[in-house]
Amino acid sequence: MSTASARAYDLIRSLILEGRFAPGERLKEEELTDLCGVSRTPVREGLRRLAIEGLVVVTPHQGAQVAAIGEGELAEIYALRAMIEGHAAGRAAVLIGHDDIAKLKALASEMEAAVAASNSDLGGGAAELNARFTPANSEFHRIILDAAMSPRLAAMASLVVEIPLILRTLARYSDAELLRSLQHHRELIAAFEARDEDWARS
Amino acid sequence: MSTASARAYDLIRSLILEGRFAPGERLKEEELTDLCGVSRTPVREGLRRLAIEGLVVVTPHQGAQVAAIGEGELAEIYALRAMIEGHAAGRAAVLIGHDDIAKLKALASEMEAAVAASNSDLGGGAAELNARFTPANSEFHRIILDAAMSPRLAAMASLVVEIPLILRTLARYSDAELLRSLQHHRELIAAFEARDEDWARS
DNA sequence: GGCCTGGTGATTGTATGCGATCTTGAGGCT
DNA sequence: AGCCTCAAGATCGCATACAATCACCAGGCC
Repeated sequence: MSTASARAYDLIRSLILEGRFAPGERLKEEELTDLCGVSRTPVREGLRRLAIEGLVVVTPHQGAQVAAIGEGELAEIYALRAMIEGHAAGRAAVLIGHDDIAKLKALASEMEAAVAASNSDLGGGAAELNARFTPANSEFHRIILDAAMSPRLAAMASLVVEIPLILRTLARYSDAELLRSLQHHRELIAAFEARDEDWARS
Repeated sequence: MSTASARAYDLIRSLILEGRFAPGERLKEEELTDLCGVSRTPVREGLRRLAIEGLVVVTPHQGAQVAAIGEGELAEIYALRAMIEGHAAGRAAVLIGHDDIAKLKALASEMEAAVAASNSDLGGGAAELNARFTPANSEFHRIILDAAMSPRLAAMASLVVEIPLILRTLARYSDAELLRSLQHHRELIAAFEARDEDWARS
């Protein structure tokens, strides 16, 4: 069994990402104690970790609250994310293996299929799109990050990929952006096969 | 008085950066308890925080040890640092105030004076150089990072600026690199005054 | 009436005790 | 001799108890 700290961390984190806590809502340690089934000590550890990752903010003697972020910050975070993923792609281009490239191809196809299905079947397409597209997209990025073989880069990535998920704005992609995203994926794979670092970075 | 956690964190951190613990050395909680004069709980919190920042690594049921990093990792970290500081400079170019620019100028002059003094007075120049140059250099970068007004960027920066300090290789700058560094500082200030984001990013 | 002050309840921060897990060394077996 | 097994010691993880701090509110004073 893994440690109680890890479980508390995972649970609180997923609760936040699921939107079970409103941004800015105060998180009382005792309350989380009940939810997690562990004592306050591991809850506190998980909370501190989440604080460093930016999902919550803790103020001394005042406890933790879910991070609330504004428009400007969000734009800033997306810029950071682009920077990091570009760097990761550059490193991955020279390090990634053929098997991972194959996985990326499969995921790209999966995402394209998800978009196609969503477009043809207009009824309730958005939910289905998220259900199929989002996991594949996450896996796609995760493979690239792993291939970059840089734990610190991965740590930095986790600082910025999860924050936008607090705001429930993920479903707000326009069709045009979505198609461009798919195209980017394919281009990235091509860059990987060519082992072209600079190309991938874009 | 600030919290005991913060004091434990600060103390352990500075002890590591001073080189009082060898890389890879195991840090026993009880031992740190004596050093810090606080209980194990705040020591543990500080240790976990340092772990996330990458200064120590903790393995479950095995405690913490000072991070030991290899050649390849170091190169990777410098690449990340360049990426982050470039981004910070770009943001700072549009946000920095005149007073901060003035401070940067003063610091640049200070660093140039330190290098000049070190070159003219060859006896024991290296130690003196570090004593004068390094603080000014750190302050220089800190001002830029603050001016970027991006707490997450600052968090990411702390992930990579402190690690190289564990290895005591800071004094290994060649004269040529040093001069180029000074030139970079001046150029950066010029870019700030011109509010040229792309220029600063380089 | 508005503002300041003191008290009270709630919540966080810290210390300590206990159980769980890992490391280390000796001893026996192959 | 080399390897495995296992027990003792040490250390970490977690739970709980206590202390410190803060927010809120009632009451009095200006």
